[in-house]
Amino acid sequence: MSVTGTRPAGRPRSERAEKAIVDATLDLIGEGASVSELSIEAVAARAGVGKTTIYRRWANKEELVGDALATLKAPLPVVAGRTVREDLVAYLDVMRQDSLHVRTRCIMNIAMSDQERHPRLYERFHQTAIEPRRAAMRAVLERGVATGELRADLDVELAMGMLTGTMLWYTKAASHGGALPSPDLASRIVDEALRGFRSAQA
Amino acid sequence: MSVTGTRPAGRPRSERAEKAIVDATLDLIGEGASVSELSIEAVAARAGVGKTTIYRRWANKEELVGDALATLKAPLPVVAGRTVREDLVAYLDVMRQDSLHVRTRCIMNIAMSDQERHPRLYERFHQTAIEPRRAAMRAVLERGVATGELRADLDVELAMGMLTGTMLWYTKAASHGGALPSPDLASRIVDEALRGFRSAQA
DNA sequence: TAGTTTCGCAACGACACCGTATCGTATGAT
DNA sequence: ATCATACGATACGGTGTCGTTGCGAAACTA
Repeated sequence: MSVTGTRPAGRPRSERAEKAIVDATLDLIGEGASVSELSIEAVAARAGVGKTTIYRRWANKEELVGDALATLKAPLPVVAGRTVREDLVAYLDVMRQDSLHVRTRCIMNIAMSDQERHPRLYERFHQTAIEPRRAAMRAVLERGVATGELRADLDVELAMGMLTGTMLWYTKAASHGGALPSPDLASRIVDEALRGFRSAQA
Repeated sequence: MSVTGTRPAGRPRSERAEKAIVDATLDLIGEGASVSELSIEAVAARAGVGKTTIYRRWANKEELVGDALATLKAPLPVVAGRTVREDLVAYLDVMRQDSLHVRTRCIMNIAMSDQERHPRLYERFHQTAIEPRRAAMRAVLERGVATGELRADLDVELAMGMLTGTMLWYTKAASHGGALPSPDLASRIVDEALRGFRSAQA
């Protein structure tokens, strides 16, 4: 251990290997493997590393998955107070785009998976990857209610559930047969929903 | 083989065992096991039978799961032309109730699972358990459009996605923390959605 | 009764995976 | 150069599961 702040003697940890491990983990989950199903052997093989390399960094699978998922802080689009419609479309379209890429599809797969078997993992994931998105969407809807564009009696939680649930339905349950969600799906959902959300004056 | 139509000599197949096997399969899936994760060993243990008893009836796991899921033809409520709202609430409430029981929760779990690994199984399930429900809901919405209660330009597929997706969101993704969907969830969803679906004359 | 079929249980060889240990080689610092 | 640490590959004992086989007992027919 050097006292001058330089790196200790010995071979340094390979950042390439660490990234490959994290990527392999997310890929396998994005491809459909549940956390229970995911195996360290498969991650190691996919990443092109030895199992010991994984175990030198993470004590167990749950720790690895937790760290891998923590990298998924998908940046929310910057929507500095445009119209409610545009902001909702932007947020909802992030979900659609996530579904198109195997790595970010993890978000959807984990959100819809059984949380009972890995409650701590799920909670951590929920705080980092799901709640920020919901908070942003909620803020937009509440802004719409405050400005009078949306009904004063709008159930904001239900509205969010409708937007999110519909996109999930289309990207996950209704995607059998390999059909991709169309690029205008987010706007179609938002427009349909806003018909009921808007106040009579709008 | 007797020519008089009486049963052949030998111990008869146990219907109790067969039912126990099917029930165990549905229970394990309802509890969160994916088709991939499900093991014959676990089914046998849960059902209190020997593995050979399972293999005497089914060649492999996929065949067993297929037959087990085929028993899930949940009867649709008889809704002989009441109001669109009432009919939609009735159908949507079947989903909510399904989510409360471990055995019928299979429908939701399978519908939201990755279909790529078991395409034939999924397709068979889709035809027997999902499509009849969608057809019934579609008929109600189309009736509403035909009578003028709903907008002539209503996107019926999107409307269905909104109703179904929202209920799924609440019963599956939003159910972390053990919160049960409230008994009035179906009517709240339908009422919120109908605000936008209804035609201006309604 | 004998004969037949099914039952649950146990065992089997094969395979996959876990977490650990070992090893020769690679990659750095000194 | 030596020393230290990390690497991938391999092996290991253990666990779990698969699909199959064998067996004594159970449940039936004739």
